[in-house]
Parts: sequence; C-alpha cells; structure tokens
Amino acid sequence: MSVGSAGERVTIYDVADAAKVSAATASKALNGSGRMTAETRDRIKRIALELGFRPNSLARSLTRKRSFTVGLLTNDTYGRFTLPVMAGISEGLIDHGVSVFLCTVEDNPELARIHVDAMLDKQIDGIIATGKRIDKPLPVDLSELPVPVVYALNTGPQNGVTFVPDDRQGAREAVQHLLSQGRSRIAHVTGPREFGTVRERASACSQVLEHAPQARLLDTLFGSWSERWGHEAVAQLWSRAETPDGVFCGNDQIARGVIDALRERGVDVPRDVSVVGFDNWEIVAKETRPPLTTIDMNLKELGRQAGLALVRMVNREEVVRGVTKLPCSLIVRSS
Amino acid sequence: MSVGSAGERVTIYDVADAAKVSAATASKALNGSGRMTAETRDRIKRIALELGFRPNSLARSLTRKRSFTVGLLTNDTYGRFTLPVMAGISEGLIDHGVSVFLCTVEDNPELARIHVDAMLDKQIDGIIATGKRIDKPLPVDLSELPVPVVYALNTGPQNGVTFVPDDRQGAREAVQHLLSQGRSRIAHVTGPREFGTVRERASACSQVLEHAPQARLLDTLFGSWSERWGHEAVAQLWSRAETPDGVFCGNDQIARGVIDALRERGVDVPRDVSVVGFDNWEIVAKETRPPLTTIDMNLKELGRQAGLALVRMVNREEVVRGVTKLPCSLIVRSS
DNA sequence: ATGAAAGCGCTAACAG
DNA sequence: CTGTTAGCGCTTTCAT
Repeated sequence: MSVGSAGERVTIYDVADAAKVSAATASKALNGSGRMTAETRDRIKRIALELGFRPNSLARSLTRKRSFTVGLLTNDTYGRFTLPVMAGISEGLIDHGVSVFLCTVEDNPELARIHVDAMLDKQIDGIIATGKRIDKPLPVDLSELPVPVVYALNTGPQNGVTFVPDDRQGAREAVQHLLSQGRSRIAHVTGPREFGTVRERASACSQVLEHAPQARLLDTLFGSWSERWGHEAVAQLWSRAETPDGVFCGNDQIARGVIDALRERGVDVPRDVSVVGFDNWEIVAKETRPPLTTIDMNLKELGRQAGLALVRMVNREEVVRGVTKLPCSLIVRSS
Repeated sequence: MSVGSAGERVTIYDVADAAKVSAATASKALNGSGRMTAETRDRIKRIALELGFRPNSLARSLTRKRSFTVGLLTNDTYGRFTLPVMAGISEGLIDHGVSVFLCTVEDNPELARIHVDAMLDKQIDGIIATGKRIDKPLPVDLSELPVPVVYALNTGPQNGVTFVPDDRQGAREAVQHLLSQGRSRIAHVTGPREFGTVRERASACSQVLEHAPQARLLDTLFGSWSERWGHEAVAQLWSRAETPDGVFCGNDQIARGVIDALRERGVDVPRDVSVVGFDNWEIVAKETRPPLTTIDMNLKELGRQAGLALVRMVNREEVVRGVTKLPCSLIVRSS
C-alpha cells in the first residue's frame, strides 16, 4: 500500500529509527544485500511496509549511477508504429522498474539534440531509437553517446544493436497465403521504391513466385502509401489483357484502396481475387469490406525485445550486435 | 556542444577548480543566482562550456525537490488521442526543461498503480491523466497523490484541473457549416449514447437547428464509432420518405462510412448532400472521396495547455480549477 | 551481524 | 562578492 497522503515522505532513517537499527542496516535489509539474521531483515521489512516507506529513486540513482530510466526517441509523430513499440518496451521493462521518457523529435535536429541532452542530464541508462521508416535515421547522431543505444525499426550504425521486422519473411507469408488459396496470377502493389522495406518485400515476393511452378508474378507496381494509389493501381492492372487473381499490397491502406476499387468494378473479393495487406493496422484492416487478411509486424514484441536488449547492455551482459530480424505473422481475415 | 565522449563526467567541482572558485560560487554563476561580478560569472560560464559541463539533474533534483519530470498516464493504447496530446505537452514543456514519462495503462488498475508508484518514486513533479474517452476515468485514483494532477481529455474530480475540447462549440461549427452550404434537412449520425461527448454534440446540434428558421433536424441516430455504422445509418435514412441533404457525423470513421454508402447509392457528395465529420483524423479524412470536411479538436494545443497548467501548479501559481473547454476548429475540405 | 563514516553531485544558508 | 558548511536520501566500504 503506497500512501500518498499529506506530510513528509518517510525516509530510510525513519525506518531505521523505528526498527532501532542504523540506516545502513535498513538499506541492506531492504535491498537483500549484506548479511544479517533473517529475523531482523524481516522485522525491518515489515516496519518499512507499515510506515509506507518508498525509496527515493533519485537518491538511489545518484549513488548507484543507474537511474532505471530509458529514453525512447522517435520521429514518428503520428504514432502508428511508435505506440506499439513503446507499449512493448514498457511492458518488457516495468518488471525491471524502469520507466520510459518518450520524445518525439520529428525531423528537427536541434529539437532532437535538446531532448537527448535533457535525457542525458537526467542520467538515463540508455536510449531506444525508433521511427516510422527503417532507412531514414533520426536527425541526430547517437553513436557517440555515453550510454548504450538500441535501434528499433530504424537502422543504426553497422555494429549497432538493431531490431526490425523480417520484411522478407512477412512478404513470403503473404504470397504463400495467396498461393495456398489457389491463386496463380499475382500482382504486387506497394509503396515508394525509395523505402528499403518496399524493396525487400518486393524482392521476396518475386523470389517466392520464381520458385512456384504453378504461379507467377504479373507485375510489381510502386507508388505511394495511400488508398488513392490502390485505386489507381487497380485501374492500371485491369486495363491489361491479363488480370491478377491475387494481389499482395505493401500496406493496409493500399490494400483498402485496391479492395474498394475492385468492388466498384464488380470484382468480388475474395471470390475472384484474393488480397493481402501489410501492417495489420486494425482500424483499417477490420473496416475493409471484406475484412483484410494482412501481415502483422509484431511491433509490440519488437519493442519488448529492444527494451530487454537495452537493459542487458546497461548491465554489461552479452547482446547480439547487428540487425536482428523478428518474424511477422499472417493474420487471416476474409479477403 | 555536448560532448558525450569517453571518460568521467565533468562535475561542478571540475568547473570550480578550473575557475579557481568554490563549487558554491560556480553553482551560483551557472544558475544566475547569487550576486557576483559579471566578469567572474562570465568566466565561470565560459569555463563550464569549455569543459563541456552538464549538471547532473539527479543531484540537482535531490536538493531542489523538483525533478523537472512529469508523467503522462493514458488508457489509450492506440495513441489516436494520446499522441497529439503528448506532442503538445512535450512542446510546451521542453523550454522548461521538463521531460515526460509516458505510461500506457489500458484498463489495468494494478498496472496503473505500479506505474504511478514508480513515477512517484522517481519524484515526478506532477501527472497528466489522459485517455481515449472523456467520461471513462483511468483505473486508478489520482486524487490523493502528493503531486498535482491535470486531466486532459479525461475528467477528473469536481475541483480538479481539467482540459477538454469544447464539444458543443465544435458541433455548432459543424452544423453552421452545413447551414452555410444551404442545407436544410440535417441528420446527425453519431456514436454510442453512453459517451458524454456524444450527448454533448448531439444536444448542441439540435439546439442550433432549433434556432435555425430555414432548417431542421430530421433525426439523430446513435450507433457505434465505425464505418459500418455509417453505412447502416445511410441505409436507414434513405429508406424514409424524406432524406437529408446534410449529415453531421460523430466522428470521421462514421463520416467515411456515410460517404462511401452515399456514393454507392449514387448520391453525390457534396452536390446532393454535404457531410461533416469530427476528429480530423487525417489518415481517414484525407482519404475519403471527396476529402472530408471535419472538426479538429486541437489536441496538441490542449496538451500544451495541460502541460503549462501543470507546471504552474508545481510552482504554486494560480490555475483555473474545474473544466476548461478549448475551442475546436472547422477544417473545410470538399465534402 | 551491525553500525559509523564517507560520498554520489549539487544547492542553500550563513559567514566573512 | 565569495567561500565554508551542511545537507538532499540513499548506498557502500570498512570497522567493530
């Protein structure tokens, strides 16, 4: 029971006094360190509890040189990707008693610098860098910081510790699902070619189809991350002699555009054409008609792992350096 | 220039030594407190800069009893509302050097308690409580905390400090826009009746129309916050003898459903019917066809004000108690 | 097994 | 104007 009521905060001296021991002993008792009779330890613990003692983290951090606080830096204002990652980090770290500073820095280097400095001053134990786009780094160099850095969904330096979704595997899952539905004429409608993820997914997609005897890739269309582009792509694809019976889309918004366009054309999904999206952005995927089958990047798990890796680094334990790719999952709905 | 490179951190003693003054003097010089010749002050400042001195916030907070850190507690997992609010808070407070702990607590009272306690232990200066739904409080009682609390988008106790969007004013703007487009047969399609915001908006809507001589409210339909419900509502409305020529929707998703349904029925938006949404969720509003005219709740500004109010409370300055309603803005697009 | 003392880095009160 | 002293609340040797 943590009592937040009036009056002064109870310190370890209050506990020590009440237990008729020294502050040092109280400290040891409460931290499980030192050596003493189980009896005194228990007594001190009990008294601390009765008094509602809660250690002042600041004071503790000052001596321990560990603040049990990490910073999450992101350039994803919208939070589409940041929030699940954040949730995962928080979930993974709360057991370790660590809290998370969230800083949205957009693409402003000065702002980023200010936030990083502020956090460093507050003695954060480490930083997790994340963003909306894997190949667009944050507007600040984190490689020379006095604290460890983990990159999530955002590539860091060569030898950094980085976690990203396995785009290739995700794309493979998507295409294989299409094949398992008996589809043989596949089209891939995706985002801008400049995005690393776009190229990865596209390449994995064509690779799978090269090895599928009964199916093939009609075309890969690059565009923008929008519904509008989904419509346009359908217009293009359906103006040709041979139309696809399976479409793998680079994200859920494109997929939604595709599905809407198909319906408007009288093409039935999933009877005539199967569609698979990417992202599992529920707000989009669940509202498409029919609900969208898509790939989930498991961002929360990614955040969890990133957080855990960071505390290991803080503890100077071993971590895998380089890029760790985490598996995506196929979410089957009705499309 | 903040150098984060190797080696020990430089402390105020290093600065004092280098300047051949005492630590106390150095402290005063750097904080602009105390009294001394402008010359020594400048010299000390310069030396601090040269040495790359950055004060340890932990140590400072320990004596000052102010951590320049606040906590943001939310139950909005998705971040639809939390992130803009967060951005506003952060923007408003970064100048004051305060950082923000973000905690997503969903509806889990234990988790909430753990997070609150962790933050209290870290000596946060205050808490901002926010959420996805105004009338659904967070799963933890914040009224007895030893630090000030501000509620944003989430009502607190009677005499608390609360900021919410002005739903009534927003709704009025929406309806008046419809009227200004020459619409006279208005329908309101909104979310579940249990939501306070839903009732406010609906009531303001009917109130405006009661006082509009040339127009009237055909009906107010309560449903869910989904596109699906927008479709259904259109089906209901268009099965009657008299159909609306203006629809005010409780949120953008409903509006999108309405617009899609109308298009499918061959009703032209905005020629035959004007539609106004609520939320200005750009990802939805910009992708409707045509792009959606809607109400923006100015959540970022709301966050900014909430943050600023919190620091005023921390500084024991005056703040307005009770609920402060912040104006919404009409965003005119093409619907 | 327990406690005294020193110190984390900084600030504030009071002298000089 | 500047320096000395005394903490903030906790942890950690090192004695006892």
